[in-house]
Amino acid sequence: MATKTEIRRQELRDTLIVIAERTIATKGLSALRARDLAGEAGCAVGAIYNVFGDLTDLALAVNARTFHRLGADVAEALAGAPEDPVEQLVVMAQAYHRFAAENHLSWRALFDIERAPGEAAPDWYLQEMGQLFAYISDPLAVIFPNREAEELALLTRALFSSVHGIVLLGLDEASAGVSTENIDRMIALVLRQFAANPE
Amino acid sequence: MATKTEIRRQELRDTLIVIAERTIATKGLSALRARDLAGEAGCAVGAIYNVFGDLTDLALAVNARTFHRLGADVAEALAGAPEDPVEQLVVMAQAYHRFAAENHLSWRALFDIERAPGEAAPDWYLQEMGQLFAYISDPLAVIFPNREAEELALLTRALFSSVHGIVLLGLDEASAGVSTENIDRMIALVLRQFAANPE
DNA sequence: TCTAGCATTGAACTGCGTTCATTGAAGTGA
DNA sequence: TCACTTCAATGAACGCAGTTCAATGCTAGA
Repeated sequence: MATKTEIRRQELRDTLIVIAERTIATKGLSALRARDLAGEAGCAVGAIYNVFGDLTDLALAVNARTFHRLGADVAEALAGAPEDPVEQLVVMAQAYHRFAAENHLSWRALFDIERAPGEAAPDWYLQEMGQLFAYISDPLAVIFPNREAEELALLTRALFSSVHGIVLLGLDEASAGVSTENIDRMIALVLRQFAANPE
Repeated sequence: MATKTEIRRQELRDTLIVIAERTIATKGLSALRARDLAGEAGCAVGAIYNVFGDLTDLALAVNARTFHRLGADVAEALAGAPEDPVEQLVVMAQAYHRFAAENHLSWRALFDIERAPGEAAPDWYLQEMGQLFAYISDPLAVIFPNREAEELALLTRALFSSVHGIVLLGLDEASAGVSTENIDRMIALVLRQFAANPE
């Protein structure tokens, strides 16, 4: 029963996501406003709520796409990386940094939507995160062939979090003297030093 | 001219900070509401604006105190730490983790107030941050005696950011299986591995 | 074609931070 | 002590969000 109504709903859904994506990318998550959105989409404010539960749902739909683009960028970087597993980690981390810098507001929106306490992360989030972890885990297993799976999983998560922290605080204080090059240097320093002595 | 008025203003200031501190600690930054605050403090809503420019100013005053407590906790941990510089880093990082876990909402509020783009961080923030960096920098200089000052500064910032990232993402997904012990293990793994091969 | 039912609408509702005309108290000089 | 000036305190009102829902207008099946 793919009726006219359903098609229109789907089109409105897509339109809203595109507009919200542009708004978040250029003005940030906090600039996402129901009335502006309805104005740009040429629909009533109420129509938004026929298609999304609330504005947060819409923002999450945008986040899903952002996260997917991020994953694709990291995968592409990995595909073009050298054989050396340490360099693969560095290249991926710098691709993460590059994505965050070039899509700063969209990237921040990934983490600026607060879930209700206890609520699980959305499925697509866990999915994409798992993919990123897999990219990291493979070279790590080469670097540390003697570690157990559980410890490797912990290392994977720890390294991802470290790079995330370096990029997060680095971009936060981008005006206060932490240049793009220095962020890349910090990433390389931490990863190379980390993998220098695998035992 | 320390008049009655000024004394009352100062008392109201202190009262509001205490109430806001409790609200943020128990319900989070987003639960800070002008009317509730006025109700609890027994003053008019407008009175808040005689004493603070806006609610963000009040939240920043709370953040200053939170950050100070955090710095004191890390300093205390460092004072009780072993001689070994690597262990000093681990102990401090785990104290950071402990503070974040035990003061989760207050700690999150430190990073949840977004500055206008281009605006510099407040003075007390830079001050406390500098103090934390100094705590990290000292053991690092012992571990890496041959590195230049500029590189040590970068390493300091990188390690702080790494630990911050591990704690941030770890506590975020605290419900999703990252236990307190695992966060501590990740911190120790990264720091020990990082410092294992100083050259 | 007609009509029952459902999608769409946007004015209205709620709740927020913030303001400002009004009120009242504090400080001052006679 | 009292009258007067000045400025702090007040809280109703304002503007602006997200969200709702009674009224409206289409859609789809008979």
